Amino acid sequence: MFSKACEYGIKATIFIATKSFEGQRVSPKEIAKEIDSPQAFTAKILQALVRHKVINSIKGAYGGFEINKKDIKAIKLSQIVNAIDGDSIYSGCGLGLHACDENHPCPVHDKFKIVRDELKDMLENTNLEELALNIKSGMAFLKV
Amino acid sequence: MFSKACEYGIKATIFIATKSFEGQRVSPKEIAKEIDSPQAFTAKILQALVRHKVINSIKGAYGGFEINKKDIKAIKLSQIVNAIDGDSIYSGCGLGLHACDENHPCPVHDKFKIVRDELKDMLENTNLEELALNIKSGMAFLKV
DNA sequence: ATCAATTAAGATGAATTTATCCTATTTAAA
DNA sequence: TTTAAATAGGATAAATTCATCTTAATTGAT
Repeated sequence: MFSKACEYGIKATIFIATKSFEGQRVSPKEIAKEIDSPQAFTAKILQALVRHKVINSIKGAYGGFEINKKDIKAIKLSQIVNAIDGDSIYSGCGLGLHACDENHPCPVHDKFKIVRDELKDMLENTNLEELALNIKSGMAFLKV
Repeated sequence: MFSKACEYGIKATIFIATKSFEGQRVSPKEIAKEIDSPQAFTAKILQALVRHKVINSIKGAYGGFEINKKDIKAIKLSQIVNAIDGDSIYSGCGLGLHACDENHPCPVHDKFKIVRDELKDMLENTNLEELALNIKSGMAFLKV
């Protein structure tokens, strides 16, 4: 469904959010350990998330990654996915047709549209705060 | 969503079905042309579909690929996808957790489950006949 | 100013997916 | 039984994704 990079990116962002609630910054090393991902690769993904302004990075001593507390609620899952995988997951044709719309549909166009729209809706209506709170409360997990 | 191989496989199977309605066999060359895919790669995918008994191959002169007319209605989209991509698309964890279930969920488990189940349902309740008829009637297209 | 702790970025490598090519095998027809 | 027309399958290559390594740039504290 999502690329590995995107999976790591989502998990990393959620972890950063849980730490940012407490005013703490985190390093790629700490993130990779917490989400069970390759550290250097994770660092690359964090760079992309910074470029897309999903997270902030503070360079130098006492630096790390963080998210403004007041932004956590406003960040949608769709923004994270978009920053890494783009929007092809819910905008492209299910069978890869270059042009696929109501006027020139692929054979599964209508059936896919329902699933795709539900996915898009879910991504756009899920915010980072609720995901992070699930982790903080121990109701959900980032690894194993 | 699906791999390229799976997209080609779905389109190829639909095309074979439209021809099988008329009792005609088709070659990888004809298929690749019709669905706008690389021919040799498509041939590999057809082999996999034959091994999974989604389509039949007749070797030798006057051979080609075909589907028994009476089977077309019973073949589900899920069988084609499964033959090529497996079931990870609707069985694996959305965030790639090795173990992810109600007792040890990832942060998006519940939200993903809804989308995943809808996708699974759609694939299992869409049969090859309806897809092929959409092509035959000119209501849907396999390329461009 | 210097130093140590950090993230950024470029180069490189490994693994997987996508794609091609060549040869073997099978089969119906002549 | 030979031949031509097919699919099957193995080897290889190209492209993309996943991952690592090394060095540069930045910054707070001393």
